[in-house]
Amino acid sequence: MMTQTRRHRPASPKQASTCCGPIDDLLNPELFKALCDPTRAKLLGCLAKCGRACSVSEVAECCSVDFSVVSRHLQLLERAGILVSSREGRTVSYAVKYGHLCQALRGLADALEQCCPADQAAECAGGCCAKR
Amino acid sequence: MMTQTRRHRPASPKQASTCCGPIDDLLNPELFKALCDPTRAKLLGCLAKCGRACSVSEVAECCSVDFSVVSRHLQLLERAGILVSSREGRTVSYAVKYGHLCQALRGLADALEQCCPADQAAECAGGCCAKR
DNA sequence: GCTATATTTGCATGATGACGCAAACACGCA
DNA sequence: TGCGTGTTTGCGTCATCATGCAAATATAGC
Repeated sequence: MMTQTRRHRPASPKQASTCCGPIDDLLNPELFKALCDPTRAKLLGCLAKCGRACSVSEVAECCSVDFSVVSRHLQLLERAGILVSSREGRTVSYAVKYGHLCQALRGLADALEQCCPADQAAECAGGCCAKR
Repeated sequence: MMTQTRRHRPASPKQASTCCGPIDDLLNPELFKALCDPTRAKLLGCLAKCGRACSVSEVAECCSVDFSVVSRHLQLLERAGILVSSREGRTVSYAVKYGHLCQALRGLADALEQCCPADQAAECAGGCCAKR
């Protein structure tokens, strides 16, 4: 399997499929599977805005779905590496792994930018250090 | 509906659910729904690495699924704002909207960082200008 | 118009997933 | 040990979705 470099670009999608770059690992369906459900997105949003570890009961209050459903969603988000759980007595709390999630998102953006042809690079660059 | 600021943080997830911040729009399930399928992820990866507009037939060669399936996946990715299509004669080509996708990903990362409590900010910051 | 090529659409099927309810489990406390 | 609270798990159901095949559509060239 070839490795893609900025200079060496595959001529066709077929060739690209045998040419592995950083984007292949970062375009991880498991992560996005966790984010693609509206209920989970809402739960994650509430947890993120809250900025601290919250118990399952607390989180369930921000959503109209059943308690058990919330529990399952939080488990799934944890398995995806988005949340981390901690237990204290009978209470289980979940907190956002900000760092991990930010890195995954920025990593993918960076990898895309690497692939982006020069003539479109301007619109792609979003970082504060983006070159004009 | 209240607007979240860095200073004013919701005390509970329930309160957070009535408190809208930038993360609410950026945590868009539609975008992630498009990225959560392994076949679509592969197609997008190939298109991205290729760095140019590719016809449906070309893209189909990098994947073992049926032709019609590829066509449908590409349509879905376009509706999600990830690809853009152009027609030339009987050939339809799709290209990655690098800029749009990068902005969506970085925007979400930035919004998460905004939510991230100060004591975790270091691990969250991933930009080249990140403050230590 | 006719034909070949490129793509899309209709339809059936099998798999996956979200959901609610009830039961089970874990733990603190009397 | 028994009870109450917080959470997880088992299970059935309904909806969504990925897939392949066949038919339909669009377009270029004869």
